[in-house]
Amino acid sequence: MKTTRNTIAKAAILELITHSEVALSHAEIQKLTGDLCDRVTIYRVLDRLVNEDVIHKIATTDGTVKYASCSHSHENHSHNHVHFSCEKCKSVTCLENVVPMFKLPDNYLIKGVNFTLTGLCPNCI
Amino acid sequence: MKTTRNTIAKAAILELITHSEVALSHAEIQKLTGDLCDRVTIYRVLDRLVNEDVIHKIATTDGTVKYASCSHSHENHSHNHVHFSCEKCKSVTCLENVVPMFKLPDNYLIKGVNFTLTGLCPNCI
DNA sequence: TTATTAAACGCAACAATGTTGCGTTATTTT
DNA sequence: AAAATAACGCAACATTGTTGCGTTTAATAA
Ligand SMILES: [Mn+2]
Ligand SMILES: [Mn+2]
Ligand SMILES: [Zn+2]
Ligand SMILES: [Zn+2]
Repeated sequence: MKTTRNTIAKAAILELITHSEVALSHAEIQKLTGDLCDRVTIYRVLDRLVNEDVIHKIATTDGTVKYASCSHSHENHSHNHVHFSCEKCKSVTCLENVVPMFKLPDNYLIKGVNFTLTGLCPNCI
Repeated sequence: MKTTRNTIAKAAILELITHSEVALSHAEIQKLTGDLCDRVTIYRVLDRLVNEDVIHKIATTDGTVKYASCSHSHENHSHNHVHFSCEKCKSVTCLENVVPMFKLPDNYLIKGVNFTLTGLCPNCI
């Protein structure tokens, strides 16, 4: 099997994401990390962290892709909560206690969910 | 006020989307329309159709953006249903009768929703 | 029907985002 | 310390989306 290694870039990027109140985009991470590592490395680190289920990827309707960490415990956690994307301040936040209920036809196999709401956040309302 | 005009490009693109079983991406529409119009025109037509609420935009977690029409009646309809993105055949479909229930803190103003599930569709399961 | 108006267009140029290949570096294991 | 290879930097490329501007054309008024 292929093992995963702990590098300084990976540690720094994960640190950034976990300590951020809002979800971060690749561009924001690049700006925050400065010349820590290459653009491509950031993409690869993000992919790795997503695959390791340490962070999750959020796609908003306006096309932006952001990344956030899971604050909850690692036991049987799922990323099926709602995300809110503010039109004004452009912030994307996890609403970890807002979990939608729905009934899917049983001939589908769900592997991942992406619930994103757009509008105005409490700060911008 | 600025009025909207009916052009051949707009009519053809809407025709494509409404008659498609699955949601279509910009690239797919471009391939299907051939040299009907410019790349940029497709973007502008799609934006117009979304603003007119005739079609809706779907952003999947893998980064692809697709467009679909509303089959339901035009009276008080909303686009708050679930979309399914198949990992294998890459198809994106509207599940118009799957509408999630959730309770959002009241200090948010919702203007749009984007619910996307990822996994295997009935054809690929 | 013809003239007017501005929405929509084509084209070119640009920006942002994401991907791939390859030789090099550095983490982990032996 | 040496070996194996995951991860890296760099360059080059691909895809996606945006903007400006002069031209075309659909809608409306004359
Ligand atoms: Mn989240
Ligand atoms: Mn839909
Ligand atoms: Zn806000
Ligand atoms: Zn499928």
